[in-house]
Amino acid sequence: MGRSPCCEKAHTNKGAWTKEEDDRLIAYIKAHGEGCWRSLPKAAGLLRCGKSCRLRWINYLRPDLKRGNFTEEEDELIIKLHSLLGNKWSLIAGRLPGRTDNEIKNYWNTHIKRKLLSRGIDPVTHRSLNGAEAEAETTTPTTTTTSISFVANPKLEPDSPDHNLMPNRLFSGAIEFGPKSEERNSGYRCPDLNLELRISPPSHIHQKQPEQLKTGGRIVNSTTCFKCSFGLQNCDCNTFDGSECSNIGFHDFLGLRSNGHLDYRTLEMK
DNA sequence: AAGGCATCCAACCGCTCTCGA
DNA sequence: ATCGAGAGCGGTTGGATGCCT
Repeated sequence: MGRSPCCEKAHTNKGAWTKEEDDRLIAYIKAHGEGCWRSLPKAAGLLRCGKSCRLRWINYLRPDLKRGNFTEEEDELIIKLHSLLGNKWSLIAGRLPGRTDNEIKNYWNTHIKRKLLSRGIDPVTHRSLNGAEAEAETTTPTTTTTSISFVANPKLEPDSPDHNLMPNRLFSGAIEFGPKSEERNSGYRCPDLNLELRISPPSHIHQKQPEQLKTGGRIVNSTTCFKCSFGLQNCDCNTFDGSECSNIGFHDFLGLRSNGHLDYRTLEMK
C-alpha cells in the first residue's frame, strides 16, 4: 500500500543533470512556460520525474537567479527574517530576489549557523547562548527592545475577522513591542529582536498593548524604525528623537495589516 | 603523494497544502 | 463533505571538491 509514487520511477533518470537535459528543459519552458510539472518530462522528452524538473528549473536554470556569494547585507537580512519566520525558507527567499529557498537553506546550514554560533547566538532561538555576556555584545545601548512573537492563538475565534489572517489557521502573527512584563520585572535584557515564540490573543483583545500597532507601520513605542533595524538602506528617519519616520515600517515590510497581524498571503512572492 | 576528514550544494524524499471534480 | 491529483515545502542525503596531516 502506501502512497502512489509521483512518477514512474523505473524509467526516470536520477542524480546530476546533464547539459543536454538542462537544454531540453530550458527550451521546453521557454516555449510553453512553467507549470504542469507532472506532464512536462514526457512532453519535453526528459526521462525525469516532474518534481525533479521543477526543482532543477527553480533552483538552477531560472534566468532571474542571482549567482555568486551572498553579500553581508543579504546575510543580515536572512538572519533577521529567519528570526521572524523560522525555517520558512520559501518565505525568506521571497524577500531575497534572485535567491531560492534551497540556496538560502543550504547557506543557512553551512554559513550562517556557524556565524551566529561564533557570535554566541543560538541559531534556532536567536537568543544568546551564554547569558549576559553575549547579550551585552549584541545589544546596543540605544536600541529599545522589540519583542516579536509569532503566536498560536487558542483564543481566536474561527469567525473572528482576524481568523482569516491566520496562516494554516495556526498562527495569528500577533506582534508585541516592548519587553514582556515578567522580563521587565526581572530586569531581563534581550538582543535587538526578542523572537520568542509564544501565545497571545490578537491585538484587538489586548487593547492595552498594541495601541502602537495602529500607527500604520510607525513603531511608536519602539525608538527604532524597523527598516533601519534591518539595515535595508539609508533611512532618514529620526525616530530616536521621537519624530516620524516616513519610510515603510515593520508591518508594511512584512506584509502586516494595520491591525498588527501578520498576513502570510502578502509574504508570498510568486 | 596519499589518505582521511570537512565542507558545500544539487538533488532526492516524504509530507502537507490546495484545488477541482 | 470527500477524495485524488498536482504543486510546493522543508529535511536529509550523497557525490564532488578542498583542506589538512
